[in-house]
Amino acid sequence: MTGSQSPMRTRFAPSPTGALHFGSVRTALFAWLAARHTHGQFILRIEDTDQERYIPGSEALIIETLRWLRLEWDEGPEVGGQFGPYQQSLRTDTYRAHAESLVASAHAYWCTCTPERLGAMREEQRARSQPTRYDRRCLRRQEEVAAERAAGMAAVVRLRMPDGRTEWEDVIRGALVFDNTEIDDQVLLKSDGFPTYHLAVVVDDHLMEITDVIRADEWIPSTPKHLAVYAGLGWRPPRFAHVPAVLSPDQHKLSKRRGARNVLEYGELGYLPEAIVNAMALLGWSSGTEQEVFTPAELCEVFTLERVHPAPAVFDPRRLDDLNGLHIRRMDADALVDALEFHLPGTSKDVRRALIPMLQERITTLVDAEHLAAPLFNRPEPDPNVPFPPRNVDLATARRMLDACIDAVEHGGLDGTEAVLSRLKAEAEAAGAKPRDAFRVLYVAVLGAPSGVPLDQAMVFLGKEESLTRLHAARTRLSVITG
RNA sequence: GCCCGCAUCGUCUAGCGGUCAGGACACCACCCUUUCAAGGUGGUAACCGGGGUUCGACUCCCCGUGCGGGUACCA
Repeated sequence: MTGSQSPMRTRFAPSPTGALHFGSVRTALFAWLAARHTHGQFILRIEDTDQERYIPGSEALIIETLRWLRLEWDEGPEVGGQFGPYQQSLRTDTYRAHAESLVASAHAYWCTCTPERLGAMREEQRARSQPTRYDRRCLRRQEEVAAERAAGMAAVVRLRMPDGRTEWEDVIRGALVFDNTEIDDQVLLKSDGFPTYHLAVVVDDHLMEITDVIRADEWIPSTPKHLAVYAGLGWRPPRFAHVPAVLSPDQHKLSKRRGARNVLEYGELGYLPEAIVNAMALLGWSSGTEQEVFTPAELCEVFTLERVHPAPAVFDPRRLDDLNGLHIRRMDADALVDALEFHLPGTSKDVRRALIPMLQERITTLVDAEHLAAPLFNRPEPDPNVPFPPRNVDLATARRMLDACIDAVEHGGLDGTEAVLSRLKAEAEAAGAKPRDAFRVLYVAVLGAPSGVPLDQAMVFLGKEESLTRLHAARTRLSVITG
């Protein structure tokens, strides 16, 4: 099924500027899926060439996030690989050498213009409704520049953007064309000796033998620069797939600045990694069939970049809720017992196993389990906000239901809950009440709320003694009421 | 300012010249039912606007509008 495509080497190359959010992880997921689909390799590379924006600890955070989601990388930090190192800050000599090679072949040049001059230049261009581009002043005075550099003046290496047009076939968007006169002579090597993204990304992708560059569509306008670097170095460029942005419900692009949530937080909120993967895959991608629920393995099987929709997508958390519930219901009991360990702290495996039949089909997130199971661990206090007797149930019926339940449990026990339930149902009907209403009395009595896990299973879990204690307490509450 | 990208129900999407425009989430109703869920059935809801091309446009082209992005010695 996947044999027709040659193996792809893809990479995810985040900069360590903070935690990963849905947008960035979705890009990583697409790259991972494309590699897995073709039985190729997925590489993780840290793009830490900007010392000013570096945030300590974020590399560890990125690694933890990817591991939690099971997006395992074949090469990269902590796992190594033959093309390392996989942190750009450790590769500065390589970039410098390539920058100098580009200068030597006249595809790039040194520039000593100050930031002040550059700013003034752009301001002027803007005032004249011109595109803002470097005016190539230093290109015309290379001997002076050489002297200035020799004298210790700060200098950068700029790409000499060739004339003509740049075209490429984007895997997701098809033919893309740029007029090179619109493209700036990009700085490739900063005066601090570090490369810019534009140099490092090309050098690394080539040296690491990346076949398909999968990245956010904000990179489309600078792709011509990258293609020019490939050409200048005499390299064959990879394929490009520019994936659309993920938007928040207010239609804005997800970003750290706007408070996009750290993906790891979703784990604490009770979401399963496989549900998150499923939800992210559906943001911008569809299988073309009517299947919507996928395991990660199924996604690897059917995912192709060609089926990624080019429009930006709004992330709807309700969809994630739905998928999370569906994945929880599909889990086998043992897996759920393990997944619940974090959210039902202090419980034994056996206790959690006993809880599964009550919880599995009625929780959306794992944290829901905590709330649903709470009355099974701690006897609920009467809550003034919970009407008792419940609405639509008169006092006489409520008393009658409780008496019947107490009698059934005392004499019949909890071994045959079927019998208990049918007796209670008959009792409700005899009292002229709908079972729907009458049973709420018992739910409030046993669980402290008019709804919750199934009554019979709850009582079995609590045991005969505790069940009777709660039923009697409720009966007493009713006795005090006059009427 | 200049450049680029995108455009189907509220949201995610299918569609690749002729369809009653399909599915999912959410919402509503009903069924099932010991509560709540889950599950089942049904329903409300969309082709941004204007020009072309064509026997025929959601689909192809142009313009506009809207949204997003780029325009750094940030990625």
